[in-house]
Amino acid sequence: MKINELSKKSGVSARMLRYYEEQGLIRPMRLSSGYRDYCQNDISILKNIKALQEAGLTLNVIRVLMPCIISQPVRFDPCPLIVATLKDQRLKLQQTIEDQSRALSILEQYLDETGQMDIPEVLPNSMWESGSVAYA
DNA sequence: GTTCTAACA
DNA sequence: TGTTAGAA
Repeated sequence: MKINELSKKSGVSARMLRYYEEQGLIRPMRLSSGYRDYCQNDISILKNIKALQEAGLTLNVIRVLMPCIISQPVRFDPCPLIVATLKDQRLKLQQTIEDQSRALSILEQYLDETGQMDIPEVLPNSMWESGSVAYA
């Protein structure tokens, strides 16, 4: 199937499908016309990529993991590389959760200190983009 | 009309 | 990531 068809079936934009190929995640054949020709397996690969991304894995990590993925309902071949990579990812996630948790606490403390003044909860993005908000 | 590559927003 | 230009 050609790129647009796969895009509709997978929900992945044609732009991203080309990008995935550039990153070595999928290797579609080429028609004599030069158009990419995707197979059924590519759909499975795409589903796997989506599943892995939901675990916060980046394309770079997914790329090295790809060869160790058994089949669609994402399953890993328990090789040392996989275990090490997943544990590393777990550590990074725990770290960002901690960082954001601290950031949230600080923000809430600032809000408490302002004592609920008559300011809007949220400012329109346009105010920030136009630079109309004064920093002091 | 569709897809390709490259490049810009 | 989306979008667009110019070519096939």
